[in-house]
Amino acid sequence: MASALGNCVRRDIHSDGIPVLCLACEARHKGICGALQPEQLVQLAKSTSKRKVGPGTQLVDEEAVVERYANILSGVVKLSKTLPDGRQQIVGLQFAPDFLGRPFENESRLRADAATTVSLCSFSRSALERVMNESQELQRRLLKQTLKQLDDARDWMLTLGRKTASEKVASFLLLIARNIDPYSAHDRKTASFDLPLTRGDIADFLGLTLETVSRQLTKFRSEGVIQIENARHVTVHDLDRLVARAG
Amino acid sequence: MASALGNCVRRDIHSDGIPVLCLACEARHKGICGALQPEQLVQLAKSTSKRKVGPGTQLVDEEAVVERYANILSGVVKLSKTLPDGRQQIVGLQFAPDFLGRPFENESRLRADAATTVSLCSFSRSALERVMNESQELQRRLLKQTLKQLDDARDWMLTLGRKTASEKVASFLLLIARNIDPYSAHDRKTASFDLPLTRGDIADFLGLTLETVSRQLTKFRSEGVIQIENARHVTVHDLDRLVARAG
DNA sequence: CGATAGTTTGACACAGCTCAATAGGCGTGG
DNA sequence: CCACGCCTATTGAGCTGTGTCAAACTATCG
Repeated sequence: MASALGNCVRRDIHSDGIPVLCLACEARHKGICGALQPEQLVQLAKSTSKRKVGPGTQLVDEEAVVERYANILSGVVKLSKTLPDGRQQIVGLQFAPDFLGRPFENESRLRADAATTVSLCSFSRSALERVMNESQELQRRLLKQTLKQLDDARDWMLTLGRKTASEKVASFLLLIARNIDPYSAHDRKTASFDLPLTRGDIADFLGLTLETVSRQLTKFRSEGVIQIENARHVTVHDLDRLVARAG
Repeated sequence: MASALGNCVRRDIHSDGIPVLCLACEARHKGICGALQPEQLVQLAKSTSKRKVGPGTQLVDEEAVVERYANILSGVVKLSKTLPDGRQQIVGLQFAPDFLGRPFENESRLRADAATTVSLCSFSRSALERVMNESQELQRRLLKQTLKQLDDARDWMLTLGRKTASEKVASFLLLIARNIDPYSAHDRKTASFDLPLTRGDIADFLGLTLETVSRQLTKFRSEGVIQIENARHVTVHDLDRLVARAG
């Protein structure tokens, strides 16, 4: 869907020569593209293509050579690592309008999968690198996002290393509520959202088993902290109660 | 010791106007200062001071306002986070010539402590920011180091979430061997080093208890994988065997 | 309506935690 | 030089939270 091609760029449009592809794009505001001048957007858009993939689609293989980077326009992407014997750990979730890729390395050390339906705007590594050399502001944004991800990763290390199963699940629900639910931003007390991950995925994110995750969720439900419909839709009545349980 | 002042800068020295303070400094080669031109070094050196602190010294408090950044010249610094009830997790170890600080934020969300004797070269936040605006190359190095730290953090998430106690301890020994032992770089089979952390610290790094760490170490010793002297000095006879045990 | 994938629930086992006692290393002061 | 105290590390015994294995349940979809 919306398989726009890089070369469908109209310079004669009102908005100061911004490629049509980019006009309605969220990444142009909060994402890294916000750092770019119209001409640089045009430059980048030459190698750009959008695509939409279904849940479960593998986007990047662990240890694969990566030639294209992308912005996430919607959906949730999971980043994971695997031990030789198959044990898996999700090391990060990415939401729109995050940038997906590892500058300065051509091999990925992570696997990336679509957790939900995901739309992406991808562009070639070389195009990004070219623009990066010209734009101090782009580098700055990349640095900021990377620092943010490092903060998140370290927060999660505390969760993985020191929290109980119950606290882990509460922390996870909070993370999702804060990143997905459009309402919880306004009304700070309640939140309602679809879980983007299966129980198995949640377990891999929390360093638990799927059974333990399920038990903790039903415990929260029976205690009235959350409500669950169809196993996937969660309503949190009192976010503060969840915060208290997250440690 | 070596409490050199920022203003002891001699521009008439041979080496192209590089501050004396920086002449023998490792950070000028492998650290972020390597990105700077002599004039920029001079600029930064104006607010620079070196100091040496003992093991256990707190360098940065969690949630404190930070006005100075630093390069680590020698020693090991631990970065940690704490839960309200006191549970602690070490979220990273930093070695020379790492940069210590969080650009774009004036509050630290991490606590930093000297694990060993540490020497630091510190400079004001504002001075670094000024130089950063002028040096694309400095930003690039900062981005590179941050990406590296993010990779490390994610590797460790796999360790925390999915490895057994035994694998965790083996992973830790490998991490230290690779970062501290000067010899293991040449001779890939053996390594010998002082542990920079107490058993309690190691436990906080691995998400275990100090007793479990101790038991795993004695297990490795009795199996002949390592040798321990004075509880602190470790010799690894066959690094490959350790790698195998790290998962 | 059967098949498939995801989820819940139960019973039991065990890795790692807790609590407690002992041992070693090292500096200080008699 | 030994004795003492302090800190860190080791070792032991028992407990418990979470993992394992297995079965049943639910939702979705051709």
